[in-house]
Amino acid sequence: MISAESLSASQEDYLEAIFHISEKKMAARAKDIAKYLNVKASSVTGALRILGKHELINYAPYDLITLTDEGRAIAEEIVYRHQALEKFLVNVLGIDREDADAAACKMEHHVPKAIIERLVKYAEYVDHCPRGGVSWESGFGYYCKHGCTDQDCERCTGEMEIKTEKQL
Amino acid sequence: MISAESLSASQEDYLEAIFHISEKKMAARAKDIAKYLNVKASSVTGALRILGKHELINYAPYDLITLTDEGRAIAEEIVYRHQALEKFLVNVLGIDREDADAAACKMEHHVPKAIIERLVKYAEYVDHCPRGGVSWESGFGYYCKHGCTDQDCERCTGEMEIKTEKQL
DNA sequence: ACAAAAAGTAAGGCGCGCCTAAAAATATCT
DNA sequence: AGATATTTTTAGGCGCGCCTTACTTTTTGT
Repeated sequence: MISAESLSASQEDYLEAIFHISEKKMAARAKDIAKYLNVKASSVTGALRILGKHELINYAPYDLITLTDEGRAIAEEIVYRHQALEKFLVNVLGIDREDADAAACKMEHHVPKAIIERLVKYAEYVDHCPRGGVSWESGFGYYCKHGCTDQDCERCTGEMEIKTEKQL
Repeated sequence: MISAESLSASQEDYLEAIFHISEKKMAARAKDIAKYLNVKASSVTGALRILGKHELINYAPYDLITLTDEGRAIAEEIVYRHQALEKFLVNVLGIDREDADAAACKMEHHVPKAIIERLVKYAEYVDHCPRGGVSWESGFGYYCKHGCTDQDCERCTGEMEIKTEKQL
């Protein structure tokens, strides 16, 4: 029994790739995985053997590759993280979908579960109650482009910035 | 000339450690760095040689370790990313400072610059114009604990969730 | 000054994850 | 079926980043 925490980032990528490929083709081939991950086919074999050893995939040489129940559960968890991150980046921060996807790929292995959950809550809040939340559409996008245009805003005198102590 | 992008996560950690240690002691010793990064002193030597070769630190065997101007600039960029992330996690998402710091450590090497900048903007917006933004204090924290309590909220019938297509 | 302690360095090893080149298994075509 | 093309696996190598062990340099105490 392997917990999702003990997988390396690379192994998570393989699991995620297998999951996505399996959605469309019933089973994944090594070649597909290699193409999906921009990796050589020979690199895939080793990864598959490890995932097989952990019983996350059904793997036998020259045979079809499928996820075990446990593997699928973990893969879904990973995909969930990716989607949650991407959704947050797009809906809240206003990042382009394409950039958000790329960023999510980089980040997904390194954001603690607790943070993901909080961030889902936040996106949900923004999406659910637009009158209270700040999405890109409801104010933040405008602020991003034009800054604070509220004449009466008492903060506009004392600007706040994040600076390193010794920064010039 | 080395750009900040070409440094490995590990090298960034070393640079960051040297920066923080130098803030308090004028110069860093290998032992301090080892302790700071929970790494053996012998592992430090190799890293220092690489950073020295890239002219990010002034390094000579048995001598004091200081940052070059370029090294300091990059270190400040790294620290900035860490602080920006942490601030966002705390002020916007309401994560405990301690957890936020740990999370920032894990994430800081993997969040694209453009995302960091957007996220700084967002935190700034929330902090700057609390009447418009949603910080932990101004509504989101309450929502997190109690959910949407607006009786008239027309969204509360059609719940939205992030789900994998095949998820049970 | 000189032995003892502390700090730093060198050499060699290990795991991970990728690569290339070549061999083996499988699929396809006539 | 037999030749050919495709896919997969094996074998061996490389870089990174960490480790341990042993050695050298510097600092410290008397």
